Amino acid sequence: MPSEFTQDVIKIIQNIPVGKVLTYGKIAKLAGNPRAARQVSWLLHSSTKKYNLPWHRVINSKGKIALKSEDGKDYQKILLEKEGIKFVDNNKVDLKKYLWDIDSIVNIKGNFNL
DNA sequence: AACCTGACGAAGA
DNA sequence: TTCTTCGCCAGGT
Repeated sequence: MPSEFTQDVIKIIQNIPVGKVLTYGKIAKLAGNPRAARQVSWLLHSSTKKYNLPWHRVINSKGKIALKSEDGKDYQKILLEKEGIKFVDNNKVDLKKYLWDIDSIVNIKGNFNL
């Protein structure tokens, strides 16, 4: 039985719009624990299939892809480009432009049953 | 209960 | 700007 925090993280990720991204830290904060970014990463790598998550829309605070292997990075980059996201210097995205500004949405928790 | 893990992140150097 | 170091968290063993 996943903790409430984990359940919220899952829901938030599932609701990231096409063409938008969120960072590990932002997700953790939205789920109620600003310092649990590492747990978000753990979840992605262990439960992506189980919860059918759009894992490619989650990147790090620098706007870069967090996967380790080069193959993985290329794959994620392709998935994001297919959604219209442009890369700067061939390895990072403009967060000002593509970060899902969930904070500006009123009553977000109600809208997504968090 | 103890210990280990990771696709993190902020702060220093 | 890149590389360390260190703190954090929930699951898994």
